[in-house]
Amino acid sequence: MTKKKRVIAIVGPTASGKTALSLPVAKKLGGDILCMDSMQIYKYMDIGTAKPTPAEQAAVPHHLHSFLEPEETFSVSQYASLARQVIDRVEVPILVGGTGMYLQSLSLPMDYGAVGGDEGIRKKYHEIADTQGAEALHDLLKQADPLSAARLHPNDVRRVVRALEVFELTGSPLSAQKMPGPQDAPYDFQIYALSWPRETLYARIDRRVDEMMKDGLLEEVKSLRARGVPADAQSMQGLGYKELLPVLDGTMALPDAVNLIKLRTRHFAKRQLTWFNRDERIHWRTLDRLEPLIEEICAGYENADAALQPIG
RNA sequence: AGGGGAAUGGUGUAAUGGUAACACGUGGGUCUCCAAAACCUUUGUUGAGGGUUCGAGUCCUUCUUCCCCUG
Repeated sequence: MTKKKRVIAIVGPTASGKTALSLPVAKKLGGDILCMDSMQIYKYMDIGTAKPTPAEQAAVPHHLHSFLEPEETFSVSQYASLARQVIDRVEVPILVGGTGMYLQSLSLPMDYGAVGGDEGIRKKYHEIADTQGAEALHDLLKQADPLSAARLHPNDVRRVVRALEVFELTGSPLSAQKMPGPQDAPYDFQIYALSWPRETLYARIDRRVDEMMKDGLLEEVKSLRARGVPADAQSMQGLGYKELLPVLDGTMALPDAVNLIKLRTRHFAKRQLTWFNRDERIHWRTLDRLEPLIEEICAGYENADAALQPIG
């Protein structure tokens, strides 16, 4: 019986200051920072994803940033297996990012990889939805997996397709898979989220988008397109990227695109908050007093040297 | 100054004199392999006064504000 490994996670909505908090914590503990962000994993996407700067990444060991080509697709299960490898190999893992589902894939042992994806099957069902309507697709699911059908709204085509895909691939319904709880987590999680009044957060978002534009986000998007990254690539769905492509094409005015980025980023932040709000393990903190917060997060590790020794 | 036009939720629009609607936004929520994705849901409106009418966003009238044209 070995004690579960301790893992620190610093989460929160976009532009809440996760990076700024994670660096001093990692330095103090001699820890390693793991990217938990579905867009920072891509190469050449630095400005729009608000990646830690090269200097920041040099100051503390960073993992899982910028390892994917922008043309590549990626999935939650791939993330979970890569991240686990790093967590297991590193002394003090510190997960930093705002992708709630990535956190879930690590903190609940959801076996996402158990049933793989099949592009052909997905395409087939999407076509049914397109030609016969979402209701017709949902009716198919009612036959195959009534429990999942009851849980999913007919318009939620994406999840209806996945449920049908799982059924077709395995012959048993998605709803038959057992849902693990937090107690099944493979690690001992210590999760902190950064909290701001809504108005302040939105103002921070607006300011950050303006800064990204000043820092050359449009150039970044331009060079990605010049590399031949297609507009429908997963990476190009990132905020700030999909909105600027029409500007390069001349079909949208730049100020309109910038406003759209701000709007969608606010929507995104709201969804992130909904996700994290229901996770009862999370400790919500403000960034008002940075030092005490760093102390709190590091408490229990004693110091970097102690962290190198087996705990407990 | 004269002439013309327009005023409807936070914004943009709709409504043969007959229950004021739609989109976006705002707020809340969902999440079993695309998650910076996808999806669900809530909220709130006829510029002010008078008149006609069984009944007015709609017709008449006064005022206010805005836009266009002429000077």
